[in-house]
Amino acid sequence: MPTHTASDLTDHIGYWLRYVSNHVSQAFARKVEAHGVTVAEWVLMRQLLDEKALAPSRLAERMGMTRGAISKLAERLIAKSMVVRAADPHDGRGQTLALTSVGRALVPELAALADANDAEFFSHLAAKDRAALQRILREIVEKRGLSSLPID
Amino acid sequence: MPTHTASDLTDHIGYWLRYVSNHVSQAFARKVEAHGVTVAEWVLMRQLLDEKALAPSRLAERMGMTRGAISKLAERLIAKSMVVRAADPHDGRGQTLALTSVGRALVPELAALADANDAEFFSHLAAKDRAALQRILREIVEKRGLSSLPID
DNA sequence: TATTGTTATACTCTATAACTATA
DNA sequence: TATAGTTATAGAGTATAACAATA
Repeated sequence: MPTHTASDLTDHIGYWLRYVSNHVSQAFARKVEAHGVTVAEWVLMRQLLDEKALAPSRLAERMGMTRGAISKLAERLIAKSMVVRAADPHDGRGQTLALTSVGRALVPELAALADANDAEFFSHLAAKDRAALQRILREIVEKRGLSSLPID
Repeated sequence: MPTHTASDLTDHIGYWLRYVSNHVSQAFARKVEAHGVTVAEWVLMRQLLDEKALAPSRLAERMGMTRGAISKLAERLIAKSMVVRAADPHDGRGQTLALTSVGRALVPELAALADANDAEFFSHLAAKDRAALQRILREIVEKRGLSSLPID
């Protein structure tokens, strides 16, 4: 019997996931920083592209973050003139976030960088593996119902 | 032609990778926090389990972090009495990091939590998919030579 | 009372850069 | 000069909790 029986760290899928994800995200961060935005900011902006305007709480749900975190993120994007905040006409408590024309114009450029980044890390995979990777990740999100991570 | 042609955010594997990885890591963070350690601290400790002692720069390479980051991480672990620092007898500049008996005893407990966390997120996958996921992630690390992310 | 947001506070994670002590 | 480490600084990313306004 060995002195310790800790399973090998590298047996954990979570370990590899974190390792690869960190590298991919950091590489992407370098690409977009020239445009003055961060990865999280990009994700928020991309969410807004499909909607005219969206409530912070809606964004929090979709992005799996707390409302406070979204507030802070939105704050930065507003300071950068990428996003505007407006009162919800139907609910006095509500606010809505929307892309400015500047922000909207930037999204395709950032999307191109995201494409490039994905290619950099995943294009060398066999097409089958690439498809499998995406399918499996989506499956985890669905089956595990990942979206309500924050307790808030 | 549509007004904008930004590819769908969810077409990016990097997006899903980050999404899932964040959830998995955060869930794991909650599990280990009762033991007073963080995810990054756990990874460092796990690295030390296989070695009697390791130089900070060696850890930096393996963990894909800068030496400064390792210093700070080690500092916290030392404060928690999980790790000890000693001078390298062969090189006056060198230091080595090693687990204390307390730290060593904790590793298996944390490993069990890592097992549980992995099970929580990946056990529902078909065995084939689980194996594929791990294989593909490792392949990305190998082929893309991920390990020298930090410029330093 | 419950909900929407914001703000205040606090940490971790990580980088970059400057600095110290050897080699 | 080059290398190993540390320290100082800074900012992103988040969370929790307290608070304000409205429902």
